[in-house]
Amino acid sequence: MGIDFEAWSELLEQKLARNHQRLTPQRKMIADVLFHEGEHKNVDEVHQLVRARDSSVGHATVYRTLKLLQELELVHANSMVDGTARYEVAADHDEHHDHLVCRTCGHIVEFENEAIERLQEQVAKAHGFRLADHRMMLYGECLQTDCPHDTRPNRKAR
Amino acid sequence: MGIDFEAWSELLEQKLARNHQRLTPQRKMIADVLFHEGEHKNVDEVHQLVRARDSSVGHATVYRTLKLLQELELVHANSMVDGTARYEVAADHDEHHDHLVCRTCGHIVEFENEAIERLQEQVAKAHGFRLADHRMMLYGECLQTDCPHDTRPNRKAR
DNA sequence: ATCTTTGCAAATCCTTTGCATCTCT
DNA sequence: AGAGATGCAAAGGATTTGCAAAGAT
Repeated sequence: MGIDFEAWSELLEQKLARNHQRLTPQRKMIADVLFHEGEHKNVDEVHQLVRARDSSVGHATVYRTLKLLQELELVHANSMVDGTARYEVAADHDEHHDHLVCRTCGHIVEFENEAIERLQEQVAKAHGFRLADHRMMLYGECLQTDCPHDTRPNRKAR
Repeated sequence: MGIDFEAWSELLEQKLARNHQRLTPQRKMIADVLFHEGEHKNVDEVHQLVRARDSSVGHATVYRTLKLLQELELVHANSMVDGTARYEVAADHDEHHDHLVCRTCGHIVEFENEAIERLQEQVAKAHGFRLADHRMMLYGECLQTDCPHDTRPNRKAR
């Protein structure tokens, strides 16, 4: 994507230091998991991956850390896939990418489209809004060779 | 919008009858509130409005009815504003309208934009998806005369 | 010493469910 | 009577919070 782990975790350390906060082992693990084990994971999934490394980490810590990372604008949350908050690493293209979700297998593709962005601006302006952000999800069926093998680790009827 | 209350509630009655279900006073009130007292209300807001007419209506009934209307495809839900499910009357333009939300006052504007829709189709196709649906929210500040007087009946820090 | 962070458990918020009661046919 | 609906209270799932213990500076 846009940023490498080194740069991103240094950013994290800096932002924490600025607020007299610490980059603890737990936080480091959570950040690492989020960055390396794949994005769009929810708290529970992150928690399980973290516990695989250190089973003593509590779920409140995962909640708190993910919320913290969000406040530091190092990750973004969205809850449009299955009702749980899912996180992704924030990068510079952040405000400008959207998601394509396969309803069968849960696979998520990110994309950017400048033409759509421009039209969004126009629409907002036409309605007297100053556009600050947006969220767009396209839902469908992906026609990948490995779909429809639903591999979502934590799906349930919704 | 697209449909008038007569047509819509007749549709409701028909769909219910088809499943041996009844258009009870509670359901009628809930449907009426949703249609006439403004859309994008969440369960709690609908419940309060209904209780203003009949204080004996329970919240489970509101939940059940809204879910029922959803299953009958007479309303659509989305939970992108504040985490609670918000409902709107389903009409024929349904799959083709999106929302502009003011972050200050919570005001929601609906809009349609065919050019964006076409681009969405293109994007999906380019990634090997068959597009079934989409959800798009634009967030900003509306510059209306009555903003920023936050009038959301049920807001809270999130 | 002081301030931050953690893990645990309890609390909260939104939503769903079980069940006895009530309503309509 | 029999099926569907309702209200209430209890149950659920996701997230947050209070607090005492642990860790860092």
